[in-house]
Amino acid sequence: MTTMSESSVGPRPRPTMRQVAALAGVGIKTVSRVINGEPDVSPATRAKVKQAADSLDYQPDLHAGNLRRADGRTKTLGLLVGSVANPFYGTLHRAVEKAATARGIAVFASSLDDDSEREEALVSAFLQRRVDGLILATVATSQAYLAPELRRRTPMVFIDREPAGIEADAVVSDNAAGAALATRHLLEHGHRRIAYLGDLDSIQTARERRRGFLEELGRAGVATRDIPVIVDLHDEASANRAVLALLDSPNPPTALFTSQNLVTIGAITALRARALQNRVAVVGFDDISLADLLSPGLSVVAQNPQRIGEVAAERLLARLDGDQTPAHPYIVPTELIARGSGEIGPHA
Amino acid sequence: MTTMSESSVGPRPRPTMRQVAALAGVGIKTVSRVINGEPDVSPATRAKVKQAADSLDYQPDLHAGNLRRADGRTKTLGLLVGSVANPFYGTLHRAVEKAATARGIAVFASSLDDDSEREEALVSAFLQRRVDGLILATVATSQAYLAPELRRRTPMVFIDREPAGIEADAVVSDNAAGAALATRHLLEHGHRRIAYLGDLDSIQTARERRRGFLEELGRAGVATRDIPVIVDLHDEASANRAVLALLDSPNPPTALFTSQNLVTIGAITALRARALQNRVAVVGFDDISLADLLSPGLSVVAQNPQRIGEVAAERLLARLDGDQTPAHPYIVPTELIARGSGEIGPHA
DNA sequence: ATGAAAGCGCTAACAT
DNA sequence: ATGTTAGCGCTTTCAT
Repeated sequence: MTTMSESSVGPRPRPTMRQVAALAGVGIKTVSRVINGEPDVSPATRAKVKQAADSLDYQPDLHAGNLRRADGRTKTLGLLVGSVANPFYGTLHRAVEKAATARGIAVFASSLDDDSEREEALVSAFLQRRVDGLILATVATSQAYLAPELRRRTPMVFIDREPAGIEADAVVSDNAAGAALATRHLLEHGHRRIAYLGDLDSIQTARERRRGFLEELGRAGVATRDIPVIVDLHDEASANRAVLALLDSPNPPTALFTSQNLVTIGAITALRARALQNRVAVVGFDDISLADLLSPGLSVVAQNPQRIGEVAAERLLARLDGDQTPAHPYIVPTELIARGSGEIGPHA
Repeated sequence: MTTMSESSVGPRPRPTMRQVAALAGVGIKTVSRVINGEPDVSPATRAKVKQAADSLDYQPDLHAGNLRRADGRTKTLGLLVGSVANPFYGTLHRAVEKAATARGIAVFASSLDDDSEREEALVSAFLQRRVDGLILATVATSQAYLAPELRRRTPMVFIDREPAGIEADAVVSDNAAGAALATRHLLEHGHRRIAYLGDLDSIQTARERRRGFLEELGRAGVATRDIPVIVDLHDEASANRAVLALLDSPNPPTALFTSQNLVTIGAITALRARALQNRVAVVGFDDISLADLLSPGLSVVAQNPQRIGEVAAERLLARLDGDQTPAHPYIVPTELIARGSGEIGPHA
């Protein structure tokens, strides 16, 4: 079946250390020493082995080595995020990758897409590949299923949302403080009738943001009695409808605080549909690219996904290096960026 | 050293198949059969083994199994992109991940950041982890270093840019046709003096886009003699400067074709600085989120990163399934999206 | 400075 | 239907 030309140029099987040893005329352990940069090999032998390895295009099998290696490290890390297509997580991923690559660690990334059913399956897929640690933006109501793994001292850092049913490091934005920041900003510009437009109330961070909003109003002595608080908006369309209804109501708000990107965009399109984008103030939670090119520019409370990734990676690597300090949450501050939409005064 | 409480609640080592077998009171091969869903195990034995595995929180070691497994598949794939923080690659990554996950394949993702020095190192890191295949947006001038790996029949699909010095599948946007599309659009709206603003001429796709632009002008019989063609713009600032210079020149263009996102944004800010955003037409290459919320809306030739990812994954999986057809490039079409900026007529 | 032998956790091949 | 043995590619241990 195999033609002659195929057999001569055909696929050579991947060489093993044993074959490199045979070609170099040394024992297999000597090859191992050279590949791993261990001492006690004469320069001449080292050169001979290196040349043999190169000529065979030898690539050591990291996993085979790990089977017997003392530390058992795969130099691999699992990252579980909402979606790798979401720019927030993309930036975070990049930061994690940077820290990992610097230590020769490769990163598996998987998307959860709000599907809590997939969470356990994806974690299990990582674990079967013996990742050295996990960085997780979880979505399931409880992470108790990870308790056995935690007892095995597998480092785990939760991002974006704190874990439930388990004690582990977490790196999160200060959602309540960020929402309060946005609210105070609008209050300072004279607004009293500020509408809150929030994501699904089942999401912990969404609840935190709402809490921050309401508490700040409370601190300012604003009665939250007739403040419109609308939640469970999860996409642009529903946000758009909700804002249109508000604007068309008898006593419309003079300012909006939108607690999430898609909601913010839906709100902006609604304002434009009523030609009110320069009359009603908006502050959004979470930054959006090109926000400064809009008219008016979009004021936001920006999260810092890069910093979240950096801190999460730093924590994970520290745990890998033996850090035994008690697990606790790390809070990454948010920042108000004024670009115009949040600085519009109240119009009766 | 170890206290009593530590030794009782302390970290138990990860259980092996042998320990599951011992606990279940069966041979190790029977556990292997149950874990891998092989037949010829009685329901009673199967249940016994499953319970033992569960009670120990057993996770099979995929890599240990692969060492001996016939197909040697790690169910792992390497994805090398410009940057995982770039939304274009994020979308592409998501599409690849979707196809991979459906087959139980996990995805390693790494960023190149235009650093051709890292390319070989990152590929090597993937190879040492024995990925089943590679999807690569390469940046090095030649991919000849991959020839030995190709001979080993490691499936490889190049994306975004075609490989040099090697024959392998590639999935790319039709850069020249897309640029021609943009150019024709501007011509049809009456423009003759259209400026071209391009990325680094060292980038193959940038050259392709310029070629498409010039060829379309040629087809339309427009003398390219005094058409401003500016290249080697790689960021917003340089693009901004270049466009300002054009606008301030004696005979400014009535339309701009910007060949890349950052260049497009730099051009827009330049137009706004001269209050010309409603007088000078712009078509950008590559879509930008929120482009429709700008004033005027930004017209673009959109690439289809999701489709590129889908096709690349489909090709890779087909190769893994034994597809031996000759390697060739797959072209993913671009699409013109009119949003306003590209439909502005020429103003003397 | 070098290598032989054992074994990591698993699957393949072959018993029974 | 189940178990036993060998061996995957490597590191460890221990000789030399």
